[in-house]
Amino acid sequence: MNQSVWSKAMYSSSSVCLDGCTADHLSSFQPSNLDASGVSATFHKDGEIIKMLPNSAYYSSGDPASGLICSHHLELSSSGDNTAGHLPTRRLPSPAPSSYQDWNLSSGRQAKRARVENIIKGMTSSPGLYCSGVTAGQHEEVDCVQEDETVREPLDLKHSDRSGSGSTSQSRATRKQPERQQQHLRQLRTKFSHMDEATETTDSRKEEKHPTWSDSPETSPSDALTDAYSESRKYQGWKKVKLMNYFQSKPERIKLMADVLKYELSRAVSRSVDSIFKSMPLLQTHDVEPVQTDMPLQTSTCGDNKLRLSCCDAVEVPDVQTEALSLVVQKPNVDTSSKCVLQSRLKAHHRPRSPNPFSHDSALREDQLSEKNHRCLQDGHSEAAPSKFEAFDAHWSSVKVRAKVKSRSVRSPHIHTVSVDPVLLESLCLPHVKLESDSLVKNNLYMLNEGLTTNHLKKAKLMFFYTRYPSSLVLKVCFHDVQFTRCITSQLIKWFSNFREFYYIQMEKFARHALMEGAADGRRLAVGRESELFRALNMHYNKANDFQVPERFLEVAEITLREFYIAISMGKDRDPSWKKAIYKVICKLDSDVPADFKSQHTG
DNA sequence: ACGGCGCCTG
DNA sequence: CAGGCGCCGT
Repeated sequence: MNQSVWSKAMYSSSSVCLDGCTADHLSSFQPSNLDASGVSATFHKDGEIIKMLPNSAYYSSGDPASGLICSHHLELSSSGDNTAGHLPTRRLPSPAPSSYQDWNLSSGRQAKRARVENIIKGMTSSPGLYCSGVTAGQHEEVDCVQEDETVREPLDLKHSDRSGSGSTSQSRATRKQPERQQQHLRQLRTKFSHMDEATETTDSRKEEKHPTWSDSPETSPSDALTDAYSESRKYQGWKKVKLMNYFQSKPERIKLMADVLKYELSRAVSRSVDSIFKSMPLLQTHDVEPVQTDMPLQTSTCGDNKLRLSCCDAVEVPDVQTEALSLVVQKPNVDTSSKCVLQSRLKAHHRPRSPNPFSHDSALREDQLSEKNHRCLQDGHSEAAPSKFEAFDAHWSSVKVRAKVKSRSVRSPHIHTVSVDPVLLESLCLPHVKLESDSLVKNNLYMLNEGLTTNHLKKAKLMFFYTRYPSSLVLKVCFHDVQFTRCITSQLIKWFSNFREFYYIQMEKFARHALMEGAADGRRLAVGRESELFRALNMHYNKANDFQVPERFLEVAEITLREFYIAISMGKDRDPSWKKAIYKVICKLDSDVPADFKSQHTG
């Protein structure tokens, strides 16, 4: 049993799932060995202190079949310090097998989910609930009972024994009751054999269906969900262990109970999270029919100030944010009134073709138009004899290989996704921000836009024609229909960073091409609407070609191109930071964003 | 420490 | 397009 039998450990901020650990390893787990933020944990294994970090996989290459005993869910309380610093610490390697990659793909969402779970746990339990934890050697019966009652109570009302009033405190006081323990174990068994899997979400399945060894039997998803508890045990190789032996000794039984209880807590928290996610039907349908579902929220927006539940009203957000509040722009009153008008028009919804390029209608047309335009552009230009630039373009592409990636992209409003209150997301982005339970409910009422959509992206691209370096204020003004959080702000800033990146790459590419062509004349450096450079930029920022690019952008593009041309021709590109001087020039050429961008709704 | 930016990578 | 990282200014 000394052989390392780690299969894998997934660790989020809220839980540690150790598959294939031996009981000895896990019994050495010290709940107190958690740092205050709950982002890492240490425990004792084979004489070493294993430090576990979030978003990492831990496992050894040992034989998966050997020594597999159980799977532990070690729920981490949020208090305690890492007190084991004096022992050698080893961070286990993470060779990232395929299963890990699969998990990692959704790690972002799981991390968010884990933080939600943390919040809920913070509401439903208090730190230090686990008292002596699962330290088997020190485990006493009383501890287990105590933990049992304390943990179950707030989370599982359905199955709790609530026959008598005040039984809760009473049961805590009543410590040594073996019969009670047995009864409880029976209840747990019954419970796990009747788990209602219908409420399970895909995510929670992923979380609870532990990554397994390759020799695990192939099981269909539905099969795997018939009994999550026993099934997961099967996955860990419980069949190979004499199950009955496990119940022979009392310490083992106690450990199993602790196991079961922690698992139950994990499930309960997971369900709580699910219920929160599911308790927002408006948010879920909001994506599909933005205009329609806005209406119930909007009905009294203009008439009654006290009932401002509009999802476009950023002014009436009192105290829903803690840290990011300073980022919320105070909108002028004019905005509110104009929004009422806009919303009224939206309610009427009788605009056959909206002039607003960010409207839902135009978004729907975008695909067709872009496809048509793309074909048109290709027909008009590319079908002719390949220009010299295209040859250069191919060369440039070979020089600057920038792999096209599958776009993770922003959530499309047409995709039915589980939506979260942006304020909640804010808290997810700021794990140290704890939301009170009542404010959590309040946040739902003041929910604005759930996040940035593809239409927001489209709008941002069009804004780029005016401003390459938008200030945070401009972003907030132009995207006032989203609840501004740090995450949203960062995302918008990142978008423009990406836009600039593409912009400058194109500039450098065309400047080098012009230089190679030996075109020192200014005419060739001119950027007109028919120029290759402009068409490349237009295809990127205005794919649907339904937006009239301002003339100023052409001027700025021309200046940029010349700056690049001059710099390259002067050999400044030998300096690694030669572009910075150009950036400094270009950033001063930003224009004001038209009022339409500030007043119109993106969605 | 934090935010913003640019570069690199996937 | 997003994440990570390093740099820089505040």
